[in-house]
Amino acid sequence: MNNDRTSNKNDPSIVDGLVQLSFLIQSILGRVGAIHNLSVIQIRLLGILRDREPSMLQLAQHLNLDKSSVSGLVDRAERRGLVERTTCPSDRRGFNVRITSAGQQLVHEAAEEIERQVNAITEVLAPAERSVLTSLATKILSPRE
Amino acid sequence: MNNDRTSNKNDPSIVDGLVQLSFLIQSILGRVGAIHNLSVIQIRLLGILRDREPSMLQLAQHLNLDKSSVSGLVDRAERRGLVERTTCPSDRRGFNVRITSAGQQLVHEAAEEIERQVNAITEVLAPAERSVLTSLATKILSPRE
DNA sequence: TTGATTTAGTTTGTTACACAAACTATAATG
DNA sequence: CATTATAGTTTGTGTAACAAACTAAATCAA
Repeated sequence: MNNDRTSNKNDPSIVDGLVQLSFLIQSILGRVGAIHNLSVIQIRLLGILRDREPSMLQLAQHLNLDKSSVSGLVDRAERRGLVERTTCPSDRRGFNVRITSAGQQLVHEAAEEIERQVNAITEVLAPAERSVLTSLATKILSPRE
Repeated sequence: MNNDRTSNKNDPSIVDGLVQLSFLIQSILGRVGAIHNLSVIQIRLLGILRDREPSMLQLAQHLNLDKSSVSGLVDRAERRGLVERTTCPSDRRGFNVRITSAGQQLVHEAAEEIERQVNAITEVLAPAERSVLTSLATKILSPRE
């Protein structure tokens, strides 16, 4: 049934490890977000907008959300002055979404705190182990651009 | 500013890697859940109940949710016949939450599919790398029970 | 050019989820 | 026994996600 020599019923499996680790990371994101009154998805939105000014549709693809979900998401962020819709000169139907300076400020602070807290949980690792972990994560992520 | 020899502005950082990896894992959980009409939190609930029959409060601590959130969560799962509240003989205020056989069935199927999909994304790694990743994840997770 | 069709995005309606505050009922404590 | 603490639910609010219906602009076809 299980021919994978690298795991068995007694060992923690790679699946369990990654899933539990993802919950741990997400709980950090949620906790840090809560400090700034941001949900995880709002943090993700602002994070994406740090170096992009995508259309609503591109945003939807990035976030893997329905376009109608992105409408609401951007609405709420815009109401708080964190992002703004900019008109797209080449297509009067579309908007691009741009982060405001208030949004930049907020995501910067949140990112710093996330950095601290994620680093904190990796403190059980030796420096060499940390760099191995980084390269393994990068390797897993690289196939999806 | 950044004295950590294992990362710099150009390298992908361990923080970015772990955060992005967590989103990737969560998207798998969401996708697999959707197949069975389960949200990520419902999957997590059923996953916890696979080997436990906790009180509502213990469940809240486990999920890091407010007790009122757990009431609703269990309500919805119970309505679908996935879990049931069992009375606690020693304390007539409290309930324990037990997974039903329908719930067992469902979480088993979901877990198998999650297993497949998480394994699939780790296929870029060599077997030795996979076991290293598992041990690093385990090491990060071990301090919190 | 005009008419049909896509495309970009919003709106509307529904459900899940999460919290806090108020509440109910039981347990524990003085 | 009266008080207080605990377990859980209820109620009210806001965010989040989707699907279907809709609006308006763009593109395509004749």
